[in-house]
Amino acid sequence: MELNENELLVIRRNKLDELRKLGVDPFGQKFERTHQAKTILNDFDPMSSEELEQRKEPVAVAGRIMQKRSMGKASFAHIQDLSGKIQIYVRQDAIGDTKYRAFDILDIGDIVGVRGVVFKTKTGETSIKVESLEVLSKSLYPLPEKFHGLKDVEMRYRQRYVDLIVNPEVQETFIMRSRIIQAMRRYLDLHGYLEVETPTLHTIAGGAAARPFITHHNALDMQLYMRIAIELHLKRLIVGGLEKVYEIGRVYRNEGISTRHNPEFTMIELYEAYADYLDIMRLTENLIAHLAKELLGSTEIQYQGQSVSLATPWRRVSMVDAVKEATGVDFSAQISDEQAHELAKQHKVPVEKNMTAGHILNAFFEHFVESTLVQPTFITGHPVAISPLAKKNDQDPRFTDRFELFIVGREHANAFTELNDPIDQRERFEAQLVEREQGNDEAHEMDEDFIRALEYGMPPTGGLGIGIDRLVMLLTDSPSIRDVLLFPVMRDRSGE
RNA sequence: GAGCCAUUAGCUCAGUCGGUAGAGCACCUGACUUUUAAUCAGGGUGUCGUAGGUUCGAGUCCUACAUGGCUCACCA
Repeated sequence: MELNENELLVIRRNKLDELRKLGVDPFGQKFERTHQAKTILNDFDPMSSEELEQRKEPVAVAGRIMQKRSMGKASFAHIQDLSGKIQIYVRQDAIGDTKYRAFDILDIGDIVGVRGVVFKTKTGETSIKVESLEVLSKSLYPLPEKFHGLKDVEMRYRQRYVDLIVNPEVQETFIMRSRIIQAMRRYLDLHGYLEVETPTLHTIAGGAAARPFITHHNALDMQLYMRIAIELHLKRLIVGGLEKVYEIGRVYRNEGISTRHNPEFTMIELYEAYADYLDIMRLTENLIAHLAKELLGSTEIQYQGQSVSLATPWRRVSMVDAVKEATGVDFSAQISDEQAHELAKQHKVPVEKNMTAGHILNAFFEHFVESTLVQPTFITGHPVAISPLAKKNDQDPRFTDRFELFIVGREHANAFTELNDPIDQRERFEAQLVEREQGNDEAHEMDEDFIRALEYGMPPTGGLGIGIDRLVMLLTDSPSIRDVLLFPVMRDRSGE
């Protein structure tokens, strides 16, 4: 703890003792508040100085000292609570010599509760004339500078509490995140969907193509995986007759970290019996447009300088057509795997040896199309090879009844008509096992219990997954996923 | 995993050609009973990310490492 030698920290610890000598507990008790900073401003800003003088409106507020200006026997300070800041005016003759001395040695960052009356200063700022003051928590660590705030991104993420104290827009982002999820729940509950909770510890990491985190249960001496998707459990509930279910929850993928990826992230998955992917498409655009309208007041939004219109309906285009439009290559023709590899070579699309024509179509899409889809676009008709859980298209069994939603060049949702044929499902899993043997360690594992569930009979079902973090990024104009995660994953710095 | 960039006081940042560490805010001492980035007078508080190397001399040049950011890869 070499930091203890730092003069600034020593001074603050010394102040603890001085407060105690003055009979002031530096870590006080519960404080009964009558107002928040903002409610005082809302209620009393419209009143004149004279009116306030007459009313002598008593208030009690608490918050962190963010600025302090002492003029000897009187001081001004701004204290901050969740709602905002309010100025307090502290006079020695109002609170007494001892208390004033205690206030005098308080630092920026200390938390106080004050009681007093509302008044206006001569410059017209609605403030509190303090009659009594309590120290609720002495801070022992100095806050970042008042004017520039905290910029160091590493410290902002590692010590988010400091970021939240000094950067008001950070608080706003996370409050917005909460509201987005809240509004989403309300919307789905209103439309008759049942929120459920399923395990995050899985014996088989299924429902998506990703490397899982592996863990171990001691009492059962059993390997477990952190879930990479919610999908297979929710579909079991559809088999069970719950008909319209959703879960909002954390999933974990042992993959790289970037401005768009965090090892743990929040998804909503939703399943609706007797529906198909086209129903889900309408639900998806209506839901997201509703969120924008309700929370931002408009479907026209700005993301990192780009204008995005979330007004429905959204553009729909098949993956085959999107690739044809971008490259002239028509994957709707019967293309053998060898021909597909030849095309990839011609167009300089990086591919793996064992990829099929379906995989290569997807590679073309990702290479030439994905990043160009700024306005919301539903890409439909994914090849079977990359869609092991989706139902095949009736007309063309090479493709599935599936869509992915792209906005600002990023995938925001994935949905399909669920494969409910257990025999087909088994074959798909077996094809995945072949991929796995060929070295794709993200290929899906066999899940016998899931197949058995399908064998009991699952109605035709539409399913949806939305990455909540990316949606929050979009709606809060945040450039990095870390800006919408309170505590993003960071490398351990042991010794601190 | 690869490439590029960054790391200097509590915070935000300067630091020239390699010549012995700077500013603002914060903090400390004093003055001040309507200030508001309060003001006035005084005070610099530092393992220049870490470890080596080159050099008479390194914050500055070189190497490795650490942490972070961005881009790419993987993926959602």
